[in-house]
Amino acid sequence: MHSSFHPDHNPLIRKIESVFTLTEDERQALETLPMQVQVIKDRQDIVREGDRPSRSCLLLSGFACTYKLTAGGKRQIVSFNIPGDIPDLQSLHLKVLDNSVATNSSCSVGFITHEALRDICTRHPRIAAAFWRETLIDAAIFREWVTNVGRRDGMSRMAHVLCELMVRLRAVGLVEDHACDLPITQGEFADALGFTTVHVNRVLQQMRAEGLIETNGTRLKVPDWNRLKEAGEFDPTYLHLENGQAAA
Amino acid sequence: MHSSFHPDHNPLIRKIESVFTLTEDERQALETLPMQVQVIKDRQDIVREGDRPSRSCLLLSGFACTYKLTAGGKRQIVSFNIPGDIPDLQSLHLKVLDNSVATNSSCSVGFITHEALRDICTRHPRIAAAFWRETLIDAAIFREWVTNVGRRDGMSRMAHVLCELMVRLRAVGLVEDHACDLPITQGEFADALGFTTVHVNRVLQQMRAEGLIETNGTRLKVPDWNRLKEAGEFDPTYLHLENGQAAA
DNA sequence: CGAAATCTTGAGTATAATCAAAAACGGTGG
DNA sequence: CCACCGTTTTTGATTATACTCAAGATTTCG
Repeated sequence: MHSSFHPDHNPLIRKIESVFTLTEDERQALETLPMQVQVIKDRQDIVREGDRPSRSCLLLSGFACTYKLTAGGKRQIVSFNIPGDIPDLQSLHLKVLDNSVATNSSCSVGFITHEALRDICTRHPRIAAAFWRETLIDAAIFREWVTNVGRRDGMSRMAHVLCELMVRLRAVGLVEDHACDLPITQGEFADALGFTTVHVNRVLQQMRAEGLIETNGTRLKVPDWNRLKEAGEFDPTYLHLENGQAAA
Repeated sequence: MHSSFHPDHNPLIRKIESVFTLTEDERQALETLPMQVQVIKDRQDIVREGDRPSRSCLLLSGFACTYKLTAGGKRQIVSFNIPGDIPDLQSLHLKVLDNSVATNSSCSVGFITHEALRDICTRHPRIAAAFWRETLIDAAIFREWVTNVGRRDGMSRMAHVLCELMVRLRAVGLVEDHACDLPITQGEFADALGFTTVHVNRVLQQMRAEGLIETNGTRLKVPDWNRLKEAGEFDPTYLHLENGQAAA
């Protein structure tokens, strides 16, 4: 079951390399990081609020989301996770998980023990810094989401998450021709935006009518990136992408 | 201008010590951490979105808030900062600030250069971990705020932030007799909750009418903690306080 | 004491929620 | 290949929460 995911296909290594060039030692350490790979069906919890995990999960393929439940049973998705993300990396320093992570689509997930993570962090300070940085970008995304949910209306709120997803997916090579696969239901968007499913549906219809997006099943196409960006008041600075990966 | 803030009054050291016991070396390093202390008037920006700071600020006394502005000019406060917080610690690893920090009240702020922070992190891995942990708790607070703004109605949303503030203030010794000083205007609460000032005013009136809170100027008193907690669906787990500081 | 900021009140409106049901879609098995 | 089932999307009618605009009261602070 233990496997060292082929480096060229390990989206984590690619991500770190977009920030700085790894030394041979560092690369070696990352490539041999012990990882238990597992395929998880869609709509399954990977970890749950209240868990005290002893490992973190690297999303290798598929879509997942980080969410919380209110006492009243309402769900709020606080971010979408895409390949290369480690949605519960915070559990390395925070004992109890304060959120759950669930798959949207079928996912391939690599579980890495905290022991292994601590070990690589001790031996390779720059990798530790890269992990820390990843969690800081997560926080930046949460900040932007508070703003999105708190201060934007239907259309811009929806447009904004779509922009964020497009930019992040492009950075990991999952956008082609201004189009990408988004296996996210309208109900899930509703939970991410603080809306109801019905309202998401009506907003999407309006966006299609105005030519901001085109959809075909789970396929999303953006005919005019600048218009969508404007509609969502989208500025990718908060994603802290290097190498101009944020460019249209 | 350089000053090593008296350790007993340095809320950062107290905060770290609530998680683990510092060695003599570590304590020494923290106490001598070079820090430029400055008093800043109320309603002033400490740092601004777009800045590329070479230092971070430790809030020594007073209230501040982290906020973002939308393209439309609306403001969203994404968290309140209280003594012991380092609101822009993320700038240690993220070049460009994606948010601003402003004072609510007059504040005493200690500026610490990134150089000094990097140095102490290299020499004292446990302090590095403690800093990382602080930023992870910030992220947990942002997650909770997304949920609060996205999925709670007027009363519970307001009650929730008040609960959070009370618990965090109690942890740094700023709550006495179920009461504390909150130099935060209704307009600022509005920006934190995604409401208008008018609506905040009406919600607060209802909360006073129901006996959930008592206010007197900037003084907030909570007559029945359990009722407020229930009204806000408040569970302090996400604050990751140790030593039962979250207890009523 | 006076000006500015903050808080409060009222009336009318709008955005999004709720409830309910129908249509379309996706996958499964016969 | 088609019928069937569960899920997701769509539509319609009604309601509610929170916004807008505007003005008056109160507090704060110089």
